Amino acid sequence: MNLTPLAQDFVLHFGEMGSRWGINRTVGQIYALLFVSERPLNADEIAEALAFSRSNVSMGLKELESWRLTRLQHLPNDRREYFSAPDDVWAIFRTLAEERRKREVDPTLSMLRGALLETPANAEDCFAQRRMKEMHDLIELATLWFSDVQRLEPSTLKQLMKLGAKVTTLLDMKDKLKLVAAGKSDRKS
Amino acid sequence: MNLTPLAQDFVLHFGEMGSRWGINRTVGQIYALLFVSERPLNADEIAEALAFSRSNVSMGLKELESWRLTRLQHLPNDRREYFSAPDDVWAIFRTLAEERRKREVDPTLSMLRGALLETPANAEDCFAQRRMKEMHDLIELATLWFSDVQRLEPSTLKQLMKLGAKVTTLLDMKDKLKLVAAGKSDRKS
DNA sequence: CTATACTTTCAGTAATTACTGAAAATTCAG
DNA sequence: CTGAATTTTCAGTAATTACTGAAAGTATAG
Repeated sequence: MNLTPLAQDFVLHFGEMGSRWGINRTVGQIYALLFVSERPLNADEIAEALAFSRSNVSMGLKELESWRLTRLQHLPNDRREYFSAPDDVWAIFRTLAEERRKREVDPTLSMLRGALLETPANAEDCFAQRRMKEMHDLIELATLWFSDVQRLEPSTLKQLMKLGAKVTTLLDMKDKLKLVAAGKSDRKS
Repeated sequence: MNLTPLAQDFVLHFGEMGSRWGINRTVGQIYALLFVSERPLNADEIAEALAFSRSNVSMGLKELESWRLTRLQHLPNDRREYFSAPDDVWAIFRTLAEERRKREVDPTLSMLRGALLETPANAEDCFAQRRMKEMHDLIELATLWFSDVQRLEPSTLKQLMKLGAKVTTLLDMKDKLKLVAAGKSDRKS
């Protein structure tokens, strides 16, 4: 298989981006290729398209599998394994975020919690713990929010995001309604 | 300076995390140290605490400066430069996100836009462009949303995040109000 | 079974990235 | 200016990570 310049650019760019995000270049390129490819590809096709060794592709695919970012399927009368990226970009994004949480955020939170339980040895530790608490609370809030929000339908989510900062007007509205309700019950009592 | 076990753990952990996010271990450790340190530190103190060479610390600090993550100050009667991490964890997070956008997201968006303007060479390209469009739209929406939301007061933001998926009830409320309003104008016309 | 098609593993090597010490550059007090 | 204090640069080296080819492993058609 020969990549068109269009696909070439895309694949190379994601190789670069991958390495900036702690994902190796090869893995980034393989995923980019699967992403823009209409039909599933087997390992040999990937190796040829990207000019990697077969074994490198094998390792890359294993890595992608561990991130739950690929689908594996078989074609009739073909013993080779075929790989593809999920269709839904939102789902891809969600999976990526979930995996990163599991691998990086959760361990960080538990490290922080451990540190906060320690008895501070001196004034410096005391300050350090205060800082760690701030970080812990921020990460925890963000994580809870994310796990909450990612359960929404993509369509609802899109709607919300398009709203952007205007959500605050909704918040204000809520507060006003509450006031009105409070006013009513005031009059009642 | 000698790190307490508490600070030690924190610093080492963030060194590790840094390298998983494409930030080098040294830089991660330096920032972690600044983050939990009550007073600003000079480069020699950092080098001693982390057992790095002075030049390594210099490079690390330069890197952090390029991310706009440090504050630089001078103490009276001391020619050395003292570094610290900003107090507000929300601000730190925001700066990090902004820088990453500038460095990685914006270039990706412009690559995608370029690719979408190309005339597809064949059916494969045509499909690839459709996929790129999906990715482009997702990234663009997320970026716009983020730049919109990050301008909110941290307190408002916190309030919103605590709401989590319950924002949808607000959305529903909005829709109902709209319906009522529509009903009213119906009656008018 | 056995032969073949295919995949994975892994030790060795290549490429990249991180780190250091020495030297150059900068800054500033006197 | 001068020289001491401090920071930066950079060529060389160390450490890490990526990649390969050969060999071993696995699955299946016949």
